[in-house]
Amino acid sequence: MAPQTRRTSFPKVLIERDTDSERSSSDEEEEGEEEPQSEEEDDGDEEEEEETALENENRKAYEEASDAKKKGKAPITISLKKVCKVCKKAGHEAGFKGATYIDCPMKPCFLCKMPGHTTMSCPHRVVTEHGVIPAPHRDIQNPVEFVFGRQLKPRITRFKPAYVIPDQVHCAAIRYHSRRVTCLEFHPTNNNILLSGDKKGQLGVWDFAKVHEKTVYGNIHSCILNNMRFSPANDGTIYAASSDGTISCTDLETGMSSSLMNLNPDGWQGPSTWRMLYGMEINSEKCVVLVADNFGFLYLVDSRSNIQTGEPILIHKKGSKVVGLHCNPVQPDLLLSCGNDHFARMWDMRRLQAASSLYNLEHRRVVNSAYFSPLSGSKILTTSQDNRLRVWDSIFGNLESPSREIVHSHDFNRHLTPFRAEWDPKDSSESLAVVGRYISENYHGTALHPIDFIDISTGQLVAEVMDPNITTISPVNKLHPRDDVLASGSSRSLFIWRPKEKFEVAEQMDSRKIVVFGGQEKKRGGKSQDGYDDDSDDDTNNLKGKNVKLLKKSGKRTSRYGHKAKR
DNA sequence: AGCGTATGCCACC
DNA sequence: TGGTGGCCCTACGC
Repeated sequence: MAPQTRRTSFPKVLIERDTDSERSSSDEEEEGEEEPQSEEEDDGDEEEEEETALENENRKAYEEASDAKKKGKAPITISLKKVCKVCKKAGHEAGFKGATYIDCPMKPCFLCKMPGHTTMSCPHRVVTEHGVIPAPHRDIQNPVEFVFGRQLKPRITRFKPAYVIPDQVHCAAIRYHSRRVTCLEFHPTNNNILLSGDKKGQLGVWDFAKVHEKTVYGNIHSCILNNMRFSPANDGTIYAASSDGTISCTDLETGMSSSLMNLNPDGWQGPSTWRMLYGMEINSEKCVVLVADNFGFLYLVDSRSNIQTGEPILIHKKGSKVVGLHCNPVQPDLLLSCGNDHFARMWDMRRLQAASSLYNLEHRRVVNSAYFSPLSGSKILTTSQDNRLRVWDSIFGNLESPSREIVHSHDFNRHLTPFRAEWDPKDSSESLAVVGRYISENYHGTALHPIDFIDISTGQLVAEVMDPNITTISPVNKLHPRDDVLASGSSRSLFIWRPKEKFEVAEQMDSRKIVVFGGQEKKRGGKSQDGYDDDSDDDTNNLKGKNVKLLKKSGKRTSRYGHKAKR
């Protein structure tokens, strides 16, 4: 302790220090409180520099305090404690340590949202049967449902086909959007065309077989392009819904665009009146374009006459955003909507009116997307901001609660396009979905956000796709309707992934190797603190080789990059 | 390397 | 019930 005589002759300064700092010798203590304590011996240079800075700051504060004392002012307290940047409390720190993110222990788990543990020790992160919460499910059939069921069942295969995880996937990248990508759509007939919309309202057309061949239409919308759909009647025409309140109809060859609807004909009159269009869908049987706005209303437009049919219908909580619409592929009069009122709702288009929904599927947070399964239309998959994918195995069964909840990191961030889990339209068993992952993992020194392939019948993580060069999050993903191709929108960039052997033209261009992990074999969480297994000095090549080996050892042929894959 | 910023949901009053 | 401040692992540009 500093001598009392000296102490009393100086102003009273209270210094809070890091609790983990150690006092190295009593001699140093004699130097006075303004000298910072030495850190542990193995601390690096950076730490020392920080200490020096703190020392200077401290001394300056000390002098000021001294002056203040002379003028009779109150003593001051200087805190040298490192505080958690999340909860501002001392004793721990949150944030990236290298490529691993350390959660604040005071907050609920960032992954499953339950208190008492962090992401690192979350059971949903460690187990191989990845994050499934069983939900009760009863299969009730009434006579009408039986008829529907008989109509649909032949379209559902009883046995899951064996599909294959490719060892490697190649990736082609392009960046022409100046704002983040919001939606993607594959061309219905031309296998190499990908359409993309962005936050600025631009529409991109990319021929990814030629990689650098792209067109960007920038004058169709003035702000966020939220959803788009190809015209069922003409595959050279795309409809798009935007936050500027219009539906556009664009010819992809010429870029000529016409407006089907404008909800803000009088321009900007303030946020309470400005209507934005989010959800969009086309009922091909009825030739109707369906759109929904940010106030809970659904609009129908006849795509032949471009005339709005009927009045807007309140389909979600008044004033809430309706972000998704989907017509059942088998029975297009069945409509699924979802939005910010935490519900996905099923409707019969033949009797559409407020509060007349057939079913209301409750969620704990905003529902980013809700889709019928692509072939039979008998399952429902939703993505909610509570970090759970929800699956209803049969729309003819009990829809009171989901058949499964799959914990998966995809929650909300205002700077990211909302995540949407998408079906694989080629999977005849209707059990594979793709969804981007929010939280990163330390893949040998790099924090990466994989794109996850999840078997929604078991909740199992089947494959994860990532590239050491792509460090951004990929919230927007779409699987090709016919080919073994995955498209991703990540920040302002677009990526096309396909199995190595299938990458022909692009390989000589701007292509990259990436790795695909088999979900089962990954060791993490419990193994070591950095969330990865212990050979952390491996480089990317080793990483790749290792996982290929693991995949083969497992003999598991569960993933798919399309049922067409032959190996 | 470090800061500013674009921005949406939600809790809180 | 409406307005508002605060964030939870962003991404990019200066």
